[in-house]
Amino acid sequence: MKASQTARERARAELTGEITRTARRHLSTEGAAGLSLRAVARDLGMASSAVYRYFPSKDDLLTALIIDGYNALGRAVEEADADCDPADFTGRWRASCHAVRDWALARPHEYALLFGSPVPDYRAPQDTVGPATRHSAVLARLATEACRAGALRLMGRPDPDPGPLDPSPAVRELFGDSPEEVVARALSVWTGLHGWIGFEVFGQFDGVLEDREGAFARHVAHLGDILGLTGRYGER
Amino acid sequence: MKASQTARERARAELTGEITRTARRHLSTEGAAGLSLRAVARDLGMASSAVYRYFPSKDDLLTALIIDGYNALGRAVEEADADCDPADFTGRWRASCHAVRDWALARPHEYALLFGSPVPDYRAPQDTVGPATRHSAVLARLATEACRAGALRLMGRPDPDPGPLDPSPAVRELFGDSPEEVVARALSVWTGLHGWIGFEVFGQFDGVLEDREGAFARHVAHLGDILGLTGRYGER
DNA sequence: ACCGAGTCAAGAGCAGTGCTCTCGAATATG
DNA sequence: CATATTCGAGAGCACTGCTCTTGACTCGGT
Repeated sequence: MKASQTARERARAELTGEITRTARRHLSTEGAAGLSLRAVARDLGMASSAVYRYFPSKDDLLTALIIDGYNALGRAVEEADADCDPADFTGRWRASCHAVRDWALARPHEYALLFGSPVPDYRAPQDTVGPATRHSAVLARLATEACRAGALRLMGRPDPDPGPLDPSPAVRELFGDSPEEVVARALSVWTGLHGWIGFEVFGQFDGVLEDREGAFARHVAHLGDILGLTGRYGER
Repeated sequence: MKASQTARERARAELTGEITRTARRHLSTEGAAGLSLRAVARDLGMASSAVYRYFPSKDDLLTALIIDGYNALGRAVEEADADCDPADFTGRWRASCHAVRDWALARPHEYALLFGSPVPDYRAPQDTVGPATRHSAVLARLATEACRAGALRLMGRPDPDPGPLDPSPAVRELFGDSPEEVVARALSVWTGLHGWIGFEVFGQFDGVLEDREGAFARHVAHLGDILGLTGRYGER
C-alpha cells in the first residue's frame, strides 16, 4: 500500500483514539449515562455529526470503552498476580483481589460501566466477552494451579446435595481438570469479590463502614476460606 | 378540617399514587435511565408540566420509587424469615437469601435502581437510609440471634490481624452484643449475597452459567460457612 | 496532469428529554 | 361573596442522539 493511503488511515486511527480518549475522560467525570457524543465532539472542536463517521452510534463508542476497560482491568490483575511467588497461592489471591479493588476505586464510573446496571438499550456484542473473561481467567488459573498443587482444602457439596453444577464449556475449560467443587467455590468468591467492590463503588457502604481497607482485607480472607486456600494472610 | 379540604388532599394523594404506580410500571419495562416524566404524564393523559406539581423533579420521583423498593424488599425478606422456625438459623438464612434473589429476579430494573450503579447526578436523600436498612436488618438480627444461641461457629480474625473493624454506630447497634468477628463476617455474606444476585440481574452470568438455581443454593451454603452457621442445608 | 470515486466535516433538522414560566380556571378560605 | 391558593395546560429553553444533505477534500488510475 502507498504511504498516502496509510496517511489517511493513520489520521483516522488517530482521531478514533482521540475520541475514545476524551470519551473516557468524560466517562470518568460524568458517568456512563452522562456521556454525550455532542459534548465529546465539542471538546474536540468538531461537529457532532463528524463523530458518527468514526462511531456509528453511541453504543459503539460505549462498546469500545467497555472493551478497553475489561482489557485494562485484566492487565492490572494479571500483573498483580505475576508479581507474586507462583507457589504462594494465598498471596496471589490477595494480590489479585486488591488489584481489582484498586482498579475499581481509581475509576468508579468505568467499573460501573463494566459491572453495574447495564445501560438501557445496550446489548453487549460478542467482541466484549473475550476481554471480559480476562480478569476472571486469572482467578480460574489461580484456583486450578492451587488445586493441582494440593494447596486447596477440598470440601464436599453442601448437605443435602444441590445437584451438579453446569458451567458453560468455556468456563469449564478455564478450570482444567479441577473438580466441580472448585469451580463452584470459585464462582462464589468471584461474585463475593465484586459484591464487595460494587458496594464500595456504588456507595452502599456510605454511613455503614468507613475503614474499608481493613474490612476488605478481612473479606478477602473470608473468601479465601470459601475457596479453601490454606496459607496465611500477609499485609498488602 | 373541612371535608372539602380533605377532598383536595385526597385527590392529590390519589394522583401522586397514580404517578408513582405508572412510573414503576415504566421503570420495570424501560429501566431507571429510560424513565421519562413526559412519558408518564402522557400515559396518565396529563400535561408533563402538571407532574411537577407532585414531584418537583425527576429525582424526587426516583426517590419515591427507591423508598418503595427498599420497603418492598425489606417486607419480602422479613416475611420469608418469619415463616421459618426461629431456632433454625440455617433455614432462616437460606430463606432470606432466596427471598432477596426472588425479589430481585422478579423486578430486575427495580433491583438495579437500589443496588446498581447510581443514576447520574442523583444524591440519595436521608429518607432512603431507613428503608434501605430494613432488609439488611433481618440478616443482622439473624446473625445476632444465632450467635447468642451458640449456633455460630466462631472464628478468629485472619492471620495476621488486619486490625479492628469500625462499623458505624447504627450498624454496630443492629448486632447487639455480638463479637466484632460476627459483624465482619455478616458484612462479607451481605456483600457476597448481593454480588451473586447483582451478577445474575446484570447479565454477568450470561454464557457462564445456565442452571443458576442450584448454583445459587451452593453459594448460599458457602456464605453460610463464612458466617459460621452450623446447621445443614435443606431443600428450598 | 487530471478527473471520477470515495471520504470527510459541517450544518440543518427531527424527535425526544428535564425543567421553567405564565396564564386562565377551579377550588378553598376569610 | 371576595380573596387567596392550588391546579392543569401550553409555550418555550437548552439539551440529547441521530439522520440527511451539501460542499470540500483526498486518493487512485489513466
